Amino acid sequence: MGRAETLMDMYDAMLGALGPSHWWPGETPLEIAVGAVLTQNTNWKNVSQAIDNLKRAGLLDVKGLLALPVPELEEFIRPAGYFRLKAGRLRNLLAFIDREVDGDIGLLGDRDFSGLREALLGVKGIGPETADAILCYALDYPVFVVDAYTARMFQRHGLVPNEADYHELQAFVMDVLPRDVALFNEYHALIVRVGKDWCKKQKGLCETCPLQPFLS
DNA sequence: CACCAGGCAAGTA
DNA sequence: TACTTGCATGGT
Repeated sequence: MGRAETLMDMYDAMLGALGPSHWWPGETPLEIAVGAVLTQNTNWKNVSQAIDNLKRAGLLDVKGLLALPVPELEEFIRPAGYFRLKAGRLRNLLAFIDREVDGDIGLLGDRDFSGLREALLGVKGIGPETADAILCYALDYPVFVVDAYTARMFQRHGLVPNEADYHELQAFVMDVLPRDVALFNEYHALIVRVGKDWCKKQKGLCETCPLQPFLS
């Protein structure tokens, strides 16, 4: 059985067990991009509170957020943790959006993929996962987002070497599956959902995991 | 109590 | 280049 078939069988198993994910949680490209920064190494539940704070204050707006004094921004996003760090990272991203497309993040979707990805990676605080999450979930580029769960899952199933880096994990999927934004969107979402419920860092409840049949 | 959560950058040797 | 550490809150 080839890699593409295996990956699609795993996808079907997860989708069949859990149903569609409807990711990313977030109503606008900007909300998704902000969430992508805030969720770095952080539980989504905490991020959700931070985003609610910004929403209720009517601040989910590039220029509005940039005009906000940093200490106030920090208070709004405090529940998401690393709030000083993330206030800076958010401002770096917002300044980028303001500079490139005058604050209209949707316009980034017209850009050449590779150039835009490189530009995002040039923003301090935006690494490969955050860049790809923004590209896939906010801007609809067909890119597969890799995260800690992805590495853990593929490693535990013996599909990739334990030392595989971000790009290798991403290529493992993208080299063999059709470049379909809906597919990559759902695939990453399913991996996170399965990871959260069955594949914690230390404990794994493999007996009831939808991917249990795929364990060698 | 320990450990984890949808990372990333800076520091050290 | 290859590790290590700081960043911070909230939940299990």
